[in-house]
Amino acid sequence: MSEIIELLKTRKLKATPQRLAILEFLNGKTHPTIEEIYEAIKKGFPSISLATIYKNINTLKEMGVVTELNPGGKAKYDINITPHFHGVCQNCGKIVDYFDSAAMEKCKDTLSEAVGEDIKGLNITIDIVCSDCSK
Amino acid sequence: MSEIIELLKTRKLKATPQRLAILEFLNGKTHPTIEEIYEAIKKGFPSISLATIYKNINTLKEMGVVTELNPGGKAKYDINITPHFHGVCQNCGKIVDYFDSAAMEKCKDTLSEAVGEDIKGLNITIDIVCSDCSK
DNA sequence: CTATTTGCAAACCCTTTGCAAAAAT
DNA sequence: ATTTTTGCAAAGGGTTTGCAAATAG
Repeated sequence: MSEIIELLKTRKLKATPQRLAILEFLNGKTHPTIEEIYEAIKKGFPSISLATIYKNINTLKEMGVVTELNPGGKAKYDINITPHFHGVCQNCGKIVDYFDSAAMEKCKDTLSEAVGEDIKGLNITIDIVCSDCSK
Repeated sequence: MSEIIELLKTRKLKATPQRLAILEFLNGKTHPTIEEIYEAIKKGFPSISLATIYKNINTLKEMGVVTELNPGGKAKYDINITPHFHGVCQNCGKIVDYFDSAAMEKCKDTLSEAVGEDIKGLNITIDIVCSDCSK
């Protein structure tokens, strides 16, 4: 987290309590929607507005601190820096992280060879039924 | 295409000229947005409404004939039945298809092993700079 | 003839914008 | 003191809905 505050400083962005609360909440790695962030932050800052969430998320996207995922057209936000891939539960829509970077590299190699082109980045999403839903 | 008309029949959906035109246009495999579909169909059906495009795309999604892609939060539609993966141009946003199913299988195996779970489906997107943009 | 579909307009999201007051550096 | 950020309300853009008229089966 503190490295993110450093990042804020170098970009001349102010470390407001609202912004820090959003970052802290995102760090919980729950891939929340805007609405979910809003509801969560409102507990500590009852007067916060949705516009503030949107503005912060947009600046964080521009900074590269946050990634937007759009499974099924619904925007969800991910603060992960570590390379990973996602599982989307076909039943409840939840996103699950998988951190096997060796597997990702292997896929990247396979795909590079297949397309014969330089791959700038790789997004892998697998359709799953999450452990909660398969009960 | 004719197998799709069969599919319409079995689902008791009517083969209206507008619907057929949309299917034919999607078959061009250009991953259009709703607006692009609308503009294209309007050439043949000047009085068609956007709502008709939306309604048709939604029923086609439910039928599984069409897949919705959301690169960067923009909905685009894909009629492909053949397994394939996508490249998204980081410069112009265009989607490129790659039909190497052997590579996809290989990735699927790699990932199955990594997650130790049953994978229902696999979505692979690679970030690229397309041939037009790299000129 | 009956059920679906179309096209229009209104309604409904979700997201962005403009601006004055508040807060951070 | 300067510049950014907040919070509000209004505006904007994309998508869905309700309904009467038209059309497919």
